[in-house]
Amino acid sequence: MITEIRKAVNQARRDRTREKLLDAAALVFQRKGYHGALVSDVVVEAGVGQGTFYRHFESKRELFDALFDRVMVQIVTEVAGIAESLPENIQEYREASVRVVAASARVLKANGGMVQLFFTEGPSVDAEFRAKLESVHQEIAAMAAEYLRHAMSLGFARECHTRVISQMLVGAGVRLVNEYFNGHLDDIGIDGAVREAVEFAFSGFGPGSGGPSCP
Amino acid sequence: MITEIRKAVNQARRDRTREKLLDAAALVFQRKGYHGALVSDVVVEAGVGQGTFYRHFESKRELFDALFDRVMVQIVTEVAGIAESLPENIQEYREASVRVVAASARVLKANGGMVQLFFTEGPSVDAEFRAKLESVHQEIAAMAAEYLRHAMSLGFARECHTRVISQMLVGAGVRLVNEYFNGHLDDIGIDGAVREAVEFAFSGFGPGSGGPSCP
Amino acid sequence: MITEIRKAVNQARRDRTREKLLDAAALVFQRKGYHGALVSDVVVEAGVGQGTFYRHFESKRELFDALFDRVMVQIVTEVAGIAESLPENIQEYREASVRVVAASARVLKANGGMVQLFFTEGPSVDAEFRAKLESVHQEIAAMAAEYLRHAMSLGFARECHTRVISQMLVGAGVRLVNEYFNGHLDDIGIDGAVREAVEFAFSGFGPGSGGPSCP
Amino acid sequence: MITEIRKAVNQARRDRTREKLLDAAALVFQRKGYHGALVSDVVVEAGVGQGTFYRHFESKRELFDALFDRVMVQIVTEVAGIAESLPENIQEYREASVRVVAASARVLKANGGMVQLFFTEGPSVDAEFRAKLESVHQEIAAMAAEYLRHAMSLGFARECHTRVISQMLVGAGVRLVNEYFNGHLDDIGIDGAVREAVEFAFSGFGPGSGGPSCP
DNA sequence: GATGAATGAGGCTTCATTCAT
DNA sequence: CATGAATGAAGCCTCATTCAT
Repeated sequence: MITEIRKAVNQARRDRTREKLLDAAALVFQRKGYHGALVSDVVVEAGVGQGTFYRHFESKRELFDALFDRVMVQIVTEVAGIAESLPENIQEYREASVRVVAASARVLKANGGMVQLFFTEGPSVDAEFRAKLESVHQEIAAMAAEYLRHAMSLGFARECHTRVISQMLVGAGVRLVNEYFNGHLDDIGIDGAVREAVEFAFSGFGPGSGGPSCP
Repeated sequence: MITEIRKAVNQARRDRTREKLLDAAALVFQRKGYHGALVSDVVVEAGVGQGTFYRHFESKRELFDALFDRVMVQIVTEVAGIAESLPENIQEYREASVRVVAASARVLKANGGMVQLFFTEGPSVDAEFRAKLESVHQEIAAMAAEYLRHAMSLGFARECHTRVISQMLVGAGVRLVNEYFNGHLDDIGIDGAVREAVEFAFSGFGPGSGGPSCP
Repeated sequence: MITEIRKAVNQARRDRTREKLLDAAALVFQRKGYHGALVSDVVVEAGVGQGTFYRHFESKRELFDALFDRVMVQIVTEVAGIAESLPENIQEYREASVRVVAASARVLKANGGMVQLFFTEGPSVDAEFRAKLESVHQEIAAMAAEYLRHAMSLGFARECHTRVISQMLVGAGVRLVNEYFNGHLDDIGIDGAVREAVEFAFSGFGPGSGGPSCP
Repeated sequence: MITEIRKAVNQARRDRTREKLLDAAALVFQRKGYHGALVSDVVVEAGVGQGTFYRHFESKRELFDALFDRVMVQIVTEVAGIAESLPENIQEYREASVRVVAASARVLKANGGMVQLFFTEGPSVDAEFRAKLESVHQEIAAMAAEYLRHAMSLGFARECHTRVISQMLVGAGVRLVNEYFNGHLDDIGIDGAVREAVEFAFSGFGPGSGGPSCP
């Protein structure tokens, strides 16, 4: 009985230490990058002993993975919460898209440092992590493709090569998030930028012939 | 007199060695990434002594810079050679855009490994290189913005926020190059992909004029 | 509580390792000189790992400094312990000088290898160490000058240029210590040499009073 | 015939290069010390190619030796030129000693940088050079001893342990030269210092009983 | 003979990881 | 379990010397 409680308390302390290490890692990796960050930096930042680190993580590499997983879970959870059923009218459909994209952008901005970290440092970690990152890319592209197909089935999108277009959407989105995070879009603001982006996605930059403006 | 010849011969030898090192570096960096690549790997690949390396480059970091510069000069030269005067008719304008973009894409594909290298490894090298890379990004975006403004002035593009759109174009383009390089677009081919991309850029994915949305 | 003990134990371990390194350094520096000594020699001699060295000293240079300090403290402590109040009669004064000098010489002899080391290798280490060494020289000279002035005030020394004479005394002393350490004075012995030296210091080598020069 | 002239010209050129290298070495060794001086520093200073160095000297070590020999020859020649027959009267004997010593000191001062170099860097070069240096010391000491014995035979010096005293004289002299070179004796001047030194050597610092001041 | 490019053995130092307490 | 001292395998870089021209 008492042993049970003891166990739980110990587990809680363990978990807290692990969290401290992850928090410290987030800071240190952002400050110095994956290769520049030392395990010793992390433990100092976390305020634990060097040996303690290896009771929680097998290696620096695993720590990076663990951090990635934590951030991903966080972001996916938050984005999943945004869900909004898209209406059946193309104009409202556009507006709803704007809202969903803007909300997602806000989530990314909130986790901006981490997102930036994984996108800049991740590819240089090793082939495995590169693959992990690429699969995230592909998953998002798949979601975009799915969304496109859905729009097409409703007549809100023209027939197009969804694989190419979805990749472009992802690339454009990632780039915008990056620009936004770097403060280059502060003047127009998140909503303005998203509105422009969605407009572009639906209509391109061509002059259009009536397009959305048709009565 | 004889000294002149001697000097020239020496310089030629030096240059040859330097080229060997740069070629070797290109290979090794692609194989192992910036952080994984050892100076010793490079010299072995180049078939020169370890000390020779340091007669040509101060450090691995400087080598990376030199390689980047060499590749940049190469690519810029090639892309600059593509120049094609865009016609005054919107349909031909589109077609010309397709040709220019496809040709550029081919150049990038030809230097694909290096481009990939700099975009994946570059950001993790250090703040300085990150800035260098970012400035390349911004220059390309500036070119895209210029192109957009030109199109707008001819009535081939609608009024739009060129800063946002140009960044999106760059992001979309980079992503496509990456996909293409990874073989994910082999089925559609470079020309097909570029045609889709340009189509998307001009018209978006929304239903075109006369489409189902405007009865 | 337990942490206190832990800390003390750790510190003790650290200190022991540091001492091992210093002892090893003393040996190795004497065997191979400063420039010839390798950090790897020291760690092998100390029986610790290469990395351990750098947990205790920043570099070979710092190790040399630390060793110097340790030896200096040792010598200064021992010499300080010799103190003997010099009597008021010139003959006894001379005898007392002999005893003090001989005792000091014995201390130096005991640390002979180290003294020799610092005097032969020190000047070639760098400007900073050279300055350190020079200041030791000057301090000893200052002590000698002080001693001279004291003697003068008692009428045991003639009026003389204390700065010049004290420097000469130091130079003569250093040279004798060196000779002694090299075994060139073994026949006469430390006491004999010191007696000669003190005699010379008080009276020079000229013919004494009543000598042939004053009829 | 012509071949003879050609040979002589070549030899002259060779010799000039060798001298340039030795001059450069003198500068560089003084600036950076033996261990800090690079062969490349020397050749740059001499304005010749790296390979040229090895046509004149087998190694950096041999260069140091050659430099030492050149300086030694120079100094010995100059000092030998000072010769002055010491008179038969003790007072004049003292004065003559002062003149000889002062002249020698001037020669040393003139070659001060080199003397300093060999005394500070020499001992750390290797055992062989250390021995060379020590033998110079011993030779000077032997000269001093010889001088002492000569004085004793004339009744100008008391019976004393010439080996100990001569070593002391050498040590005191070296120290004074060093002090002088470092500018610490500029106020009293070379002649003043030598006069004090000789006075001390003859009479010590003791009060003396009449000594030189006897009427 | 003079040159300077090339060499490579070796030294210093770092830092992820292990281990004794 | 937590700790931090110790480890040692690598890596980077230097520089006296060699060698091709």
